[in-house]
Amino acid sequence: MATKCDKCPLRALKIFEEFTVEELRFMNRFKVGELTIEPQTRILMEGSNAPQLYTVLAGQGTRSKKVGDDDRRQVLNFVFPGDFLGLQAGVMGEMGHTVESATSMTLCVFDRSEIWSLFKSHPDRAYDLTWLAASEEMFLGEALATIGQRSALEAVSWAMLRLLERGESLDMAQNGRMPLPFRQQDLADALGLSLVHTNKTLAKLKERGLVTWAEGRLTVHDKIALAEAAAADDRPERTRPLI
Amino acid sequence: MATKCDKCPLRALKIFEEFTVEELRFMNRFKVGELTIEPQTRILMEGSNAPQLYTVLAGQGTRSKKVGDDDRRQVLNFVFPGDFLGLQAGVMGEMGHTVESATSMTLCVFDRSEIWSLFKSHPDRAYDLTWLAASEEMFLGEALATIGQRSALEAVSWAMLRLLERGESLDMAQNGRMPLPFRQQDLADALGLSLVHTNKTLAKLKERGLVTWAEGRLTVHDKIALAEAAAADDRPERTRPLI
DNA sequence: CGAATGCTTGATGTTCTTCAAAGGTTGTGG
DNA sequence: CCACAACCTTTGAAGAACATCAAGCATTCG
Repeated sequence: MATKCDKCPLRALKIFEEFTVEELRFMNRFKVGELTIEPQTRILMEGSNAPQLYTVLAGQGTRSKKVGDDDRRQVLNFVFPGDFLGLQAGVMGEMGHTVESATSMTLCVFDRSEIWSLFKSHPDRAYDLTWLAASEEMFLGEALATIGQRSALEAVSWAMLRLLERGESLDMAQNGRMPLPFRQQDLADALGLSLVHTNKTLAKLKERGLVTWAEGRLTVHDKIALAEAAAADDRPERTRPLI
Repeated sequence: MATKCDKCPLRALKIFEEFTVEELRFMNRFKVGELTIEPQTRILMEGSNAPQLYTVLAGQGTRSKKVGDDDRRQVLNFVFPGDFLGLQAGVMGEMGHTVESATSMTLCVFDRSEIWSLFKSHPDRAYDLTWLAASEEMFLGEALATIGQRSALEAVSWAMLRLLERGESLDMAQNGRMPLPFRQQDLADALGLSLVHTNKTLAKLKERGLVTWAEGRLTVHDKIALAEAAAADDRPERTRPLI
C-alpha cells in the first residue's frame, strides 16, 4: 500500500528540509502512486520523454549514459533514497541519461503534467526543483573535475568518500560502514577507468587501511586519511529539499 | 548606456525562445544594470555567494574549478552569449565553479534578491530557470561521458563540434568558421588532457583535414567527418530560454 | 553439474604525461 | 628602435599510468 507523504520515512532524516503543512497537502495530491522495481531494471531511458517523475523511497541505482556505438557507458552518479528522477524529461522533454536500479527499489510516482501547476501555484516547491537541478549540476562539476584531473587513486578515494557521506546523511552508515550494492564495473564506469585498474586501485586502498569494499558493504576505516588521499575536503552533505 | 531588454540583440536569434510582452516588462524591471569586463577577469568565484546574477550579452569565457592544492583546474564549460551566470549561488547560496572572461565581455546584471519574487510571481520565468539548470546538468553529463570514455582524438573532435554548434546557434559562424578566443591550455583543462597531447591531437585533426584552429579562429572543414571522429551525433542546439 | 557472473592477479601494450627546448608573437622599457 | 621578457604554440624524446589480454577462483543459480 502506498505510503502517505505525511508518513514518509525520509522526512525524519535531518538531511531533508522540513515540510510545511501546506506543502505536505500538496505533495499528497501530487503523488499518484508507488512503484516497486526489481534489481537491474531500467526506470528511465536516455533520450526518452517519460511521463512520470519519481522520488526514491528506498533502494539504490545508477544514472548512466551510452557513448558511441560500442558498449562504452559512463555512470554519472549513484542513486540513493530521496533522489528525484526524471526532472530533465519533466522540464526539457528528454532524459539525458538512463536510470537503472541496482537493488530492488520503491519509488514515489508523480504525474509530470502536474509540474506546470506546481510552478504556478507552489513557488516554494518550484524553487526546490531548481535547487535540485542546480545541485546535480554542482555534483557533476565535481565529478568532471575528478575524472579530468585526479589520478586513479585519488579518484577512487574521492568516490568512496562521497558515497560514505551520502550514506551517512541518510543514516545508512554506522561507524563508517554502509551497504554499497554496486559492481566494481559500475565504479569503473563512473570514474572512466578500466575494471582491472579499478580493482587494483581498490586493493591498494585496502592495503593502506583506508577502505574495504566487499560483499556489497563499504567500510571506511580512516575518513581523514581518505579525504587526503582524494585531494578533497571532507565536506558533509548540506540539507536539501525532498520532493 | 544599458541596453533595454526590448532592444536586446540576442532576442533576434532563433535559438532563443520569444518573450511575451509581460515577460519583457518584468525583465526590464529585473535587470539592474550592465557590466563591462576586461579579458582574463574573474566574474564569479567558486565557493562564493555572489549577490548578482548575469546574462552574457557579448564575449566569451570559461567556467572552471580547482582541484586539490596544486594548480590543477578543470574547465567545465565555455561561456557564450545568452548564458546565464550565477544560478548556483542564486538558489544554493554557493558557486560550484569560477567564471572567468576570455575576451572582454558585457553582462546584464540582475539582483539576486529578486529571484524569490520571480518564483512567486513569474512561474514561466521560474520554469525557464529550472530548464537552464537542467540543461547545464545535461551538458555536464555529456562532458563527463566524453572525458571518461572517449579517446583524446574523439574528445577533441567532440569539443570542436560542440563549440561550432554553439557558435552556429548564435550566428557567430559562417561556413564552419567562427571566433574561438581560448588557449589550447583551456581546451586541455576542459578535456582532462595535457597541453602537449592536446596540441598533438589538434595537429592530427588538422592533418586529416577536419579542423583548423589558429589565431583565435576555428574552422571546421568537414562537420560530418568530425562528428564521426567524435563518435557523437551532430545534433543541433535546441531552442532555449533567455533570461 | 555446468553456465553465468563478478572478483582477482599477472603479463604485455599503448595512450597519454612529463620533461625539455625552440620558435613565434606581443608588449615594455631603455 | 632594439633588447627582453612574457606568453603561447610546436616538436621530440623518455617515462608512467593506465588499458588490454588472459586466466584462475569463488559464488550463485537453474
